[in-house]
This record gives sequence, structure tokens and C-alpha cells, in this order.
Amino acid sequence: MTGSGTSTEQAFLEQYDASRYERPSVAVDAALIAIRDGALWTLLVQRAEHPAKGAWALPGVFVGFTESLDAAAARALSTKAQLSGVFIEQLYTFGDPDRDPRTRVISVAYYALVEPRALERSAASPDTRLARLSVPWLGETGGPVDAVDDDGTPLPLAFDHAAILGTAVKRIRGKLDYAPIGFELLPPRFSLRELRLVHEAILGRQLNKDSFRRRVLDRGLVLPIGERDTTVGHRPPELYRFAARRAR
Amino acid sequence: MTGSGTSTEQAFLEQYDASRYERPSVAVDAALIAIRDGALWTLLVQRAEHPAKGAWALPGVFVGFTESLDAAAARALSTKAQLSGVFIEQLYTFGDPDRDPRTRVISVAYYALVEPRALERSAASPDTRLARLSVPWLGETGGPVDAVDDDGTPLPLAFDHAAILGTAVKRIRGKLDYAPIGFELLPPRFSLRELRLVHEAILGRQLNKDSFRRRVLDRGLVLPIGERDTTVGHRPPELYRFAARRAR
DNA sequence: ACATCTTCGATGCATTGTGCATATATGTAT
DNA sequence: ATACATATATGCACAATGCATCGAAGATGT
Repeated sequence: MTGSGTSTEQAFLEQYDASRYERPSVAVDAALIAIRDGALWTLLVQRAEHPAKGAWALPGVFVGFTESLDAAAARALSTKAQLSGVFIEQLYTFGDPDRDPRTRVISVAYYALVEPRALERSAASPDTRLARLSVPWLGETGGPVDAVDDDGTPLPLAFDHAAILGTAVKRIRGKLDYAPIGFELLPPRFSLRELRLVHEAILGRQLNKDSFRRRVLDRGLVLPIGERDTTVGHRPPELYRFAARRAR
Repeated sequence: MTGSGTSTEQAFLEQYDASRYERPSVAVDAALIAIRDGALWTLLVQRAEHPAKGAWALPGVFVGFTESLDAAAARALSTKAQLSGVFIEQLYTFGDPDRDPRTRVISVAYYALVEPRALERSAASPDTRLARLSVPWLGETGGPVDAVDDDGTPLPLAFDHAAILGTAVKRIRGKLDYAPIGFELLPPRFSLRELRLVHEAILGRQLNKDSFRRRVLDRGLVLPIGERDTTVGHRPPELYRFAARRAR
């Protein structure tokens, strides 16, 4: 039945052995997204070792042998960014054989939505930095994005992390149409203007003020809490809270 | 600098060694989706070996060490279903540590849209079968789906493949709202009724006939080719072709 | 005190997309 | 010839949206 050296068996073994016995490494990388000053920001970690030494990378870890992917992503956030309890979701898996020069590393990318203050706190150590994202495409075209330091200097990104960040931006833009995102990016109390600015930063374009107000209110996504923000320098806006936490 | 046995280094090594030296296997599994008789169908392969011997599985292969994920998915389609040149896209990565009883196997799942005739041809061998999908949830709720044989008998699915298929259905339903899917599931010439039945099968609900016609025509997604289908047993409908191939 | 500026929040109107009903057209089946 | 099924076009009601207008409510400058 088996053992006779036919050419079909040879072909089978050639193909099967290569994939079975030389296993790729599997990592998770997390694109942490926050919104501040009308722009998208992410958290980057400077690489201390080769390859891409000195370049800036997404926080990531290798997946433990008995660890789920979600748990590995949570561990990356907790060990590399001192963050926990944030919205996080699997994004896409990047598996170009040449994406890491050391060896074959397949990266299961995640994205997380974080309040800007929490992200600022996690960028305390000197090898981590908040970077502003510069998205060179409109809508959901897709493609890599650039990272720029607080003072405007570009931050070179390691591996294919520019593509990972671009995929995250594309995903978030797409989800905004039907999912109540933005909820994870704001404090518990916010004005409709703040919510709209979050949406505009994500989409990279301006939105109609009145349509946005009507849509959000008519759909019952937010509820007024009966207070106003008296710190704004103009007519104080009503403050709202999210009606129901979804998407988690 | 290094080598002094501090507890932090111990903790670091414990965490790093486990993930680095005992690597998970990485596979791709493909959910092939076709539409026939107003229902969703997929191609399943009966497992000849343990584990889950006799159960039905998605066509899949282990990822070669120097092989990209997309190439592995194409190889799964070509070697297990004799299919090539179809629309295929990465879906989600399933990494539950216990999803495969043999060892840790992380599966990068893909979904593909196939014309029903092509899928029928690929289900020729006795260990492959076309299965009808029974989706027990509405809209984009999500969750596992069941597979039923041609004659109505349920087909037990191996591993977490019911969840993979459910994720594929959910993804396709979501994409239908804004992407010109359905184009990969129909022959080059089709009537608006056939296109609508494809959409209804994907969404699992009926659509308004006139709204569908207007929307498709107004958006210029399809173009009349000036011929009619005279084989239908009623007034012959105009035949259309897709205006532009997108989504690939 | 007063004008000016900014944003808030409400209202009206035109446009567009959609669900639904109606009417006619054009084939097959009996 | 008649019934039946679907195609195709049109009209109407309703909802969502973009856009413009208007008054309200705060801060700031003179």
C-alpha cells in the first residue's frame, strides 16, 4: 500500500515535509490607535536589537505554544504598553516569507482603540513613543501609512508595520459606517462635537454637522446626561454618554 | 550586561523560550462558497486519518516554510479542489490552542467565491462532497453554521470548521452591502433575477425586486448585452454582464 | 454696556434611495 | 383562447441626507 517509490509519492513527500517539519514562528503585533488633536496616533517601540535596530515597531510578542492568539495580543498590550481592558480585535495576518530577515515570522496583527490619555501614559518609557499617522490615501483605498513624531520628524517603521497600520486604518474607516466605534476613543462624557471630530479624524474628511447630529441622536446611540461643558469658550454644549456598549 | 541570573531575566526567559523554541504549526483552510438553488454550498473533504477521521473538513494545507499565505491558499485550492483563478481573500486566523488535538495548529482561513459549476466539477472524487450550508442566525450576527449533504443528511464538521464557515458567511454578507460580490458566483451572462437570487441566498432573506433592479442599474454595476434568455418558460429577461471587475 | 465671535441646537427644503402598488409586456403551458 | 409567470416601467409615500437659515448662549475685546 505504501512504501513503493512512485513519483506521485515523491512529489507528495517533497511538498509535505517542507511544510510540516520546518515551522514558521508566529507573532502578534498590535496597532494601538488613539485620536488627539484631530489626528490618528499610535504607539511605537524602538527596536533595541537587529534586525531593523533603531527602527520603530508595533508592540508585539511571539505566540506561546499553549497561548491563544487573543491572549498573546493582550500580553503584548500589557507587557509593551502597560494597557489592559481596551477594545482589541484581530485585524489580518501578514505572512510574506521575507517580511522578517531573521527567519520566517508570520504576524497575526491586531488593532486596538484606546483613549488618548491612556496611550500617553503608556508612552512614558524612552524607547516608546506616540506617533501621528499620516494617511496618504482617501476612503478605503488602503496602503501603507507613515508615522511622524510629535515634533514632525518621520519615524522609520520596521518590517511591514507601515502596511499593518494602513490595514488598521482601512478597517476602522470601514467599521465606522455601521459599528459604534469612537466609543472606545472618548472619555465617558463627551459633546457631539467631540464625537464628530473623532469620526472626522478616522475618516480623514469633514462631516456634515447637522446630519451627524441627527443620525447619532435618531439612532439612539448616545443619551444626554443633563449637563453641559462650561469650559469651552463658547456656548456650552450638552454632554452625552453612549447608550449601550456594543462591539466587544 | 547579560548573564546575571536576576528574577526578571528568569521571567523573561520563561516567557520567551516557550514561544520561541516550540513553534506552532501553521495551516491554511479555504471556505469555498458557491450558490445554487437559492442556497449556499461549500466543498468539504472527508478526513482519511485521525484526528476527526471520517469527519468533513475544509480543504487545507500546511504552510510551507518559504511559502506565502496566499500561495498556500492557492495550493490548497489547486491540490484539494482542482480549482485555480477564483476570487480568494484572507478571512480570519483561528488560533485556539485546543482546536486541533494533535498539536498546536494555527489556521489562517481564506474564503473563495466560485461558480457552482466549477465547484461541482471539483467535487468529483469520492472523498469530496458539496454541502449545503444551513445558517442558524440572521444578518451579521455570526456563529457556526451547519453543513448538510445533498440528500439532507448532516455532515459532521472537523475541528472548528463550522466556525470558519460561519465567519465566511458573515464576511460575505457584510461585503455585499458595498462591494460588487456576486460577480464571481455567476456566469458571464446573467439576468437580474439570477443576480438577485444570489444576493438573497447570501443574505438569507428576500429583497425587494424593484429596488434591487433600480439600484443595480442606477449604479451602473451591470450593463445589458442586448440579448435575452429564451430558455426560462416565461417572458425572456434581458441578459447583463458586469460593468467592471473590481474586488481582486 | 455693547458689539463681535464662536459654537450650539433647531427648523425648513431639495434631493436621493427605498418599499410598495399598479399597469402593461411577453413568453410558456394547457 | 386562456391562464399563468415573470419582465419592465411608472407613480407615490416615506426616510435619510446635504445644505441653508435662524436664534441661543457662552467668551472676549473695546
